[in-house]
Amino acid sequence: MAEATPSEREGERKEKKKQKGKQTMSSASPTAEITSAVEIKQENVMEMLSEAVPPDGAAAGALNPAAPPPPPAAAAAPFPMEHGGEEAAAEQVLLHTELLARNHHAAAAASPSSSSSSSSSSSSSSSSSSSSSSSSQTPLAFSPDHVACVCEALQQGGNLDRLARFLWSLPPSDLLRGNESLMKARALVAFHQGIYAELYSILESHNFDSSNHPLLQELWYKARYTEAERARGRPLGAVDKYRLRRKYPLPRTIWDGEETVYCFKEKSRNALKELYKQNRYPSPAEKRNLAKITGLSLTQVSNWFKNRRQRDRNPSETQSKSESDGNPSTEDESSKGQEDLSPHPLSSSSDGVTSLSLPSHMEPVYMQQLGNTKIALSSSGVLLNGNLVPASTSPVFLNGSSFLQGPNGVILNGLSVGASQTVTLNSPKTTSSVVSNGVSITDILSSSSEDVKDFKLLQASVPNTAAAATFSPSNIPVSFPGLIPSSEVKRESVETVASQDGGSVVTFTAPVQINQYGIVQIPNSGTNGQLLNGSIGFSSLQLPPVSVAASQGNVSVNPSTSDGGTFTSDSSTVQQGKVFFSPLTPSAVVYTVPNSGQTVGSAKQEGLERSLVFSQLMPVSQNTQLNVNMSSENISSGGLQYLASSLVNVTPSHNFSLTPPTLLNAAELNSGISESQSMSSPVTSTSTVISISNTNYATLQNCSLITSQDLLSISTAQPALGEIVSASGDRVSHPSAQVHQDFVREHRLVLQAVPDVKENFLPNSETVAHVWLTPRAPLVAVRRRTAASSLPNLRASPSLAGLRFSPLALCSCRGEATSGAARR
DNA sequence: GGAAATGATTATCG
DNA sequence: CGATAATCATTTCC
Repeated sequence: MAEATPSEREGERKEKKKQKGKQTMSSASPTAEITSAVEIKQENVMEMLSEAVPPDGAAAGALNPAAPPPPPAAAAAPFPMEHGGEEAAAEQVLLHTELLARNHHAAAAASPSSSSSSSSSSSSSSSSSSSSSSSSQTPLAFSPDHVACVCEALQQGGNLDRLARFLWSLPPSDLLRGNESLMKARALVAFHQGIYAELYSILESHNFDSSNHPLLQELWYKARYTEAERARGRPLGAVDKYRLRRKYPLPRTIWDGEETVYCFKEKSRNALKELYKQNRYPSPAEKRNLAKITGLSLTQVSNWFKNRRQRDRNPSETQSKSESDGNPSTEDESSKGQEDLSPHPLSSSSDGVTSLSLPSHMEPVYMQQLGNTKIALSSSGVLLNGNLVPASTSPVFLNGSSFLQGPNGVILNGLSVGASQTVTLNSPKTTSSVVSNGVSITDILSSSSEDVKDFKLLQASVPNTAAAATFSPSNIPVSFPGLIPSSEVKRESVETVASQDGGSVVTFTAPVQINQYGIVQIPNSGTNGQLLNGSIGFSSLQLPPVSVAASQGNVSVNPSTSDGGTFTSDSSTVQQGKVFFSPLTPSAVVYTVPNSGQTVGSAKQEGLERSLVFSQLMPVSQNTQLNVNMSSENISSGGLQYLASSLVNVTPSHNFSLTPPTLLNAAELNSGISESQSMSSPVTSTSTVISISNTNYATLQNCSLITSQDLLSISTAQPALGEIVSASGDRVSHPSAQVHQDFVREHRLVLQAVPDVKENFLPNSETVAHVWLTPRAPLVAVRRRTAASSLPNLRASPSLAGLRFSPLALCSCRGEATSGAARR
């Protein structure tokens, strides 16, 4: 419906239907008796017109001699405009008889007094009739009501020829009276007779009731089409007709001026895209939910998905997408991601500040990307779970689609861009900037604690060169913290993470291994101990095989810096400067919705790879700070909330917070650490943006942004999937405080958030480590508990339906793009 | 006026 | 009833 299906459009549809479904329509024969014609739909009338009355009516003979003969009744002769003789009189008599019969009928049914009305009408009509027809028979004269009644009856009965004769028999005074039915009848007759100039004149000169608009509009356009076809000598195509419609807009007398909206509103489209990225086959419940959110009908939503899938399957037809790999969703997403982003490019200022402007319409936030994107590690980019776009220098991406650009920029959760918000990253001192994705943040901010998210992920970063300045080599930690203690990791199967909000808990069932021990250690003193460039690698992660075997993919990360550190991990292979992550097995992710306490069934994953790799850490340089400025105001819209939530992390008990040295002093660090240890919300007052929790997750958080809640959490350690356990469930808390501290201190990485809305996320030196999460791997899954969304790669279980995340919030956003705008 | 994007409809199949 | 394939219609861009 686009929001408003134009009547013209419907007219076209009907026309089409008539053509294709003529057989079915034939039931409503044009020859239907007049008495029963009252309820005949206008479209039927038109059908009758089109079928029984060739566009080039008999009367149009002069114009179009070749026109087929009119129906039998009209075949006799065109009706001259002048009032004729006997025939007219005869017609009138006939009509009068019919009219009387009808009136009688009506009177009987209606009211006893009808007789009087009929008598009065007949008397009143005497004057007019007498003046007109030559053979006027006074008794045959009609009152305006009678005339109108006869006209309607003939029109609805499809008796155009008789209608024409009737009109022809009427006295000019009646014709000029401007009666709606009469005018409409005249228009019909004019059309029938091919006297288009008169038709247009009639239509333009009288304000018709809206109830007659559809019919008259169709007459208007059909007349235009007919004229054009005659002029061109060939049938018109759909586009030709469209052009004629544009060329000859409907007069306001038969059109309310309401514009046609062909495309869905951008918000609706974004909501659809959002869900599509997550699930190409939404359940009926999801469709209904989406329909509600978007304001579209269920059919439209279904059609949209249908078309979308079809078009994704047949890239050749339309887009250039190549879906050869059979994992269309992936590509699709990636491609979409870019599309989506394209309009909202990030601009990096030379000064290192990157600003994102968020579209007002609120782009969907994609938490996970399915894409097949390859993981390329750029020297200094970080990707989390997404498609990424390599930043020129050292971008960090979280969650995919989004890209960061600009040197050293980091983007978290890129695709989604919050509406109208602008995120600015300032990295005053250095060029690098980090952006956390606007949308998410936004959402998060607005969102309440509800959401849950999951993730898996990874990562650790280590200081690198830049860090070096800050950190002397000597400082470099001996052990690498961060990672998950082996014990815990091994634990396996269930790990629970409780969200701070309390709401959600995410658990990953599958054991995750990070290295054997789950911890990546960087031996320091005794052993090899040096970090390579500060990069940390996790060894392979294992995800419980769910449905698909993950493709193997190793990701190697090359440390940008060539320091030489070494990292040891049992299983993981780390090479110098490179960290490899072994392929992960497929994992299943289960979500629970905190409140409901439900556990979602395992999701099915579309074959994605599930490995996580983190390569280089993010170097944190002292100086660099990234500021993300988000205006709190923007954040808000209710609708968005869920989205936001998705980002909210589930924070495990332990978080690391990394703050740029500059920001934090030792004391602060300590405090921050201590807090993190406390298991309480990761964020310290200092506002750490990103924390890496040792337990099993690395979380990136932005506490301050979200009302003191964490924005993002990236859990590193356990990429594996898990089951979601209730929050109460056992948590794995193992993280040693020490580790954290070590990690923090030693490496001092990272992301910092400014308590306010503005945050600094990552700082960092020029060489920023990258963290990549394989796009495919659902390592990081973020879920919004409120809306039930399915994870991208997963199909949500029906039970979740209610919970799925709905993009809807989007709907609430204000802008509506008109079709044109939306489209392109 | 062609091409492309996009929404809708129809036929068919499981 | 839902999915797919084919096709049509609308709209906009170039």
